[in-house]
Amino acid sequence: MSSAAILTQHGIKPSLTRMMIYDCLKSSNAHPNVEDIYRQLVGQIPTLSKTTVYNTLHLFTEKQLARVVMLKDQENRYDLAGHPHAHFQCLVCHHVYDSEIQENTDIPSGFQSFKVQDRSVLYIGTCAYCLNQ
Amino acid sequence: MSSAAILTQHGIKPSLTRMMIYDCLKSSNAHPNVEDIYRQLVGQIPTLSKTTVYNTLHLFTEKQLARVVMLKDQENRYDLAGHPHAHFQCLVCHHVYDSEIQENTDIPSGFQSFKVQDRSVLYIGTCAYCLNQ
DNA sequence: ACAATTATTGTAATGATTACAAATTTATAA
DNA sequence: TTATAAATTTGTAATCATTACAATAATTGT
Repeated sequence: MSSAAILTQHGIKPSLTRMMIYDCLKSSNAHPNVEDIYRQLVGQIPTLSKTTVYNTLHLFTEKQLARVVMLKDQENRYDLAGHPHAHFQCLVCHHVYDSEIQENTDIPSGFQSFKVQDRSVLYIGTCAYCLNQ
Repeated sequence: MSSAAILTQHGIKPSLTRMMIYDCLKSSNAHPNVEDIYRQLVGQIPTLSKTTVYNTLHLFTEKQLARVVMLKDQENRYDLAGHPHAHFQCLVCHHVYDSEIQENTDIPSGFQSFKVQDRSVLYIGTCAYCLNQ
């Protein structure tokens, strides 16, 4: 499906800027932050403002098209929503790995009566590469 | 066990300030941030500096006595380590709930060869109270 | 007591994010 | 089309948590 159609489907008017930010998220699997996205696009959109990137990502997360990846970082990183996965952050090289999340949707006992809209699972440790250094 | 003994056990010299910050974390189940801790203690330790709170919490997490609770907030919140639990953050009232984590230690397939040192599980949605409003 | 190490403090800098108003673009109606 | 409104994008300035760093104070070992 086209990027425009996906934005429309989420109730977002598909302006060119928004489509390009969406495509940027789609093509990256590196959990880019605002700076990353801005730098990647400013060559093609010379008038791009970082505020626009912030606005757009807020809109995307509000409309559940993207989600914030919470890492042991000081800045927010972004992901396309839809295929929830767990993240592993290596304390040595700081690289972030993805893995399918087991659809073990057991909600912890304390949260049974709550309406769960999203879940974030982060593992922290040392990756295989750094273990062998 | 005394606070002093616990700090010592974690390789932390039990200064008065450190013990009080530890006690503060222990007595609170509200995942306090640096500001919270500072405000709670500055009445008793008038010379307390916020930098000391930062330093101490860094030390605690480095020595695995405390851990950072990652929430959809812009600031770090802290917890005593030891009894890992999942968190639920309500999007409406912003309250944070705890629940025992199921010791379902299945590591996602992609991370089998990694050394996992910590795990953070966060549910996001609407709590029972806000659902009934 | 003295020197060395460690702990604590205060100020200034950093850096991500937000607030907000101006400018631009797009949609709507006369 | 032209005018008017609405939505989008932009730029600057402010906010706020965190960090850097040097100075001070306290503690430890000799």
